[in-house]
Amino acid sequence: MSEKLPTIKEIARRLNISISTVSRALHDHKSIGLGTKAKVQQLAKELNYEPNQTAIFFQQRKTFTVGVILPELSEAFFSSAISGIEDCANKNKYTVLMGQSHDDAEREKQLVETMKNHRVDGLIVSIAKNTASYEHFETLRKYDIPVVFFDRIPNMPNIHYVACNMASGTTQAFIFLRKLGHKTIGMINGPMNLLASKERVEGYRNALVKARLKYDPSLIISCDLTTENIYKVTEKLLTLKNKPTAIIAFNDYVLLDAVQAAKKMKLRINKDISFVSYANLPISNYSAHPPLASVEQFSYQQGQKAMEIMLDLLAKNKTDNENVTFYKIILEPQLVLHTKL
Amino acid sequence: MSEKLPTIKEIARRLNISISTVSRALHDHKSIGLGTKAKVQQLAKELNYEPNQTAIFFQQRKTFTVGVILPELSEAFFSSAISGIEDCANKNKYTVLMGQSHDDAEREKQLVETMKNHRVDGLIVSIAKNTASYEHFETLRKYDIPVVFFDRIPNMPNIHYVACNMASGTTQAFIFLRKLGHKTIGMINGPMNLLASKERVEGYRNALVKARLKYDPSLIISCDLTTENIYKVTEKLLTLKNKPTAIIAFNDYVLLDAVQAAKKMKLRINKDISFVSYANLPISNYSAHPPLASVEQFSYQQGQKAMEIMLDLLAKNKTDNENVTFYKIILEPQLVLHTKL
DNA sequence: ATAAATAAAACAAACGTTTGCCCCGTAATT
DNA sequence: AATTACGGGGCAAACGTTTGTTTTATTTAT
Repeated sequence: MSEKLPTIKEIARRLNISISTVSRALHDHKSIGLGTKAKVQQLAKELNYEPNQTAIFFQQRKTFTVGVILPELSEAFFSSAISGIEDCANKNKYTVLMGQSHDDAEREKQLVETMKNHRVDGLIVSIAKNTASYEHFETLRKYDIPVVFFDRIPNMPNIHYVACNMASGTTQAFIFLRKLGHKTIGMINGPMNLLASKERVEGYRNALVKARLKYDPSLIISCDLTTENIYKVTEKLLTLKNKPTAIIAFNDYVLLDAVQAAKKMKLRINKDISFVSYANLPISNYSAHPPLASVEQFSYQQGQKAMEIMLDLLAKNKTDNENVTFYKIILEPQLVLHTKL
Repeated sequence: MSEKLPTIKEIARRLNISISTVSRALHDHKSIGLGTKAKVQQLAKELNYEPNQTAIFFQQRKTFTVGVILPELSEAFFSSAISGIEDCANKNKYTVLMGQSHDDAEREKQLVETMKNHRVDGLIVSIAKNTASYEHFETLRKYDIPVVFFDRIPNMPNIHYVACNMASGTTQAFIFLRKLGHKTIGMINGPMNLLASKERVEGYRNALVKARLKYDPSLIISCDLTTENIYKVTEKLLTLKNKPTAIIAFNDYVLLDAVQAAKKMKLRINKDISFVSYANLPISNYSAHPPLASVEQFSYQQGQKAMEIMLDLLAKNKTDNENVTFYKIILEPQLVLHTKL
């Protein structure tokens, strides 16, 4: 089937006018007479003309597409974040090119490459948990492709990012547990290459200072977010001489496994050991053992904000005024108490 | 910053050879001498040359991009499916343009439009729960953009799709419950515009026939997948004179709400009322009241298969031999029993 | 009436590639 | 020695648009 798609050329031919006139007429350019404009626009409608975006992308050196690279869509946090990105993008005529790193640094690198080749206008990234080198991002600067990071922020200077203040969230969580009477509070932290992990430690220590407590480093253990490892560190925490009665888990997924580990040790959840975590995902509402509270990180908003920054960057880029100010947007998290259903 | 990106032209200029020679050299074309080839490839490497994909897309009338439209990424079923699509696409040098309909028919329509304009090579779609008219898909035929549907299949003739045999899955679930001693089995079904809903009814009735039981239509109620509605239909089912002792829920999300509704009625889960559902999502493993069993629908595989079909369609398209055979891939689902953790 | 200003539309280059066709020289065939 | 093959490479068109510059025709001002 597929009769050839109508082009601007075809319209010009039929109307016996020049291509440029058609182009300008369709763009409602002032230097085109009203009569011709009308004729052109009508014929365009009749023929069902639609501009060939690939030609425009090529000609304008702009694709109105932003790449999004994140670890795992199956994690509610990220699927929610990408919704925020997508909604904001669509409202502004942008489209989202999506890629999952599956928390693999190598794959992440390759995705950056692919997206660069596809000439995305910009890139929004939440890095893989084991991303250690950042050259692939550095490279993008040479290509003038702006990058905005969110949630999982690399340890790099001069980057744009939006994140949640995990220090503050952790302090809130700690204080909450103290009020409940917990004296010894453990923490299952994430990989230390993530800014968010460092901030958790910071928040934890801030809380200690506020409460005039001494710091016991053994109460904080990092994990690599795998189930086996979570079991291991949970057991380690729960067999400490200075054994915690409450644990702050890195997020709601880590919590799930930590709870299982505790149950395996015959501990009674919310009696022998209590939990608080981060993300406040919907699963918590249906979970057998929801945390007492969860630090809401506003994933949708983070995504949205990241896209807004991107739009701003892309707009500025045109004037190219060597803007050296970097966006560092820190959202304030919120501790959400989970009332038992 | 941004020194101009190197082009094939630039390479030609520096080497004082023609553009076409450079192009062919980079493609390892046989009609180029080994010496020139080597020179070209080396300089390309030195300059960090990368072909401008937008130019290629334009020139080749092909973008190596497939659009994916699905209802909700936050549903594990779909995020898993898109992983299957993405993995398969990436392996074949394709990229995924993503869009969520959020189960809104209007938005779905608009996404189709956007993707068409972006000149995606093909479209993989799982339709919104209330999509009733299909013109936007019909239109794509004129543009020679192949569409592959998965899981949520519209009621249209002559389409490609991959889905899971929900009839068979339902029969399995029914028989499983019968074996457990349940005599009266209810079903919370989905919107009837979905093929999958119809198939569930079919499977339910097949099971009845096998068990030589009479059909009581009041035991099957459709819901629109909203929480309120699920509560309503669950209550309706559980106040029937012919009250079911087991319910087959449309999927694991519906199950969550149905369970809450039952609890609200002071029924004891797995004693007064038992549940079976579909999808076999990970949440079930951590849920307070997991279903006795769940019909695994192999979402990842569905996505993967859909992409494979797409690749095949795109390959065939070149020879354009008016292929009128439509792919109808039916995966066999599998009832997964949930052992209590 | 002539020059100047304006409006309307045409011209043409450019964006970076790919690819069909043509050309030239040298080696192989008769 | 004349013809054919063929390896190696150049020319130029094409893909569909946008946009700076010119051209032409018309109106306004002097």
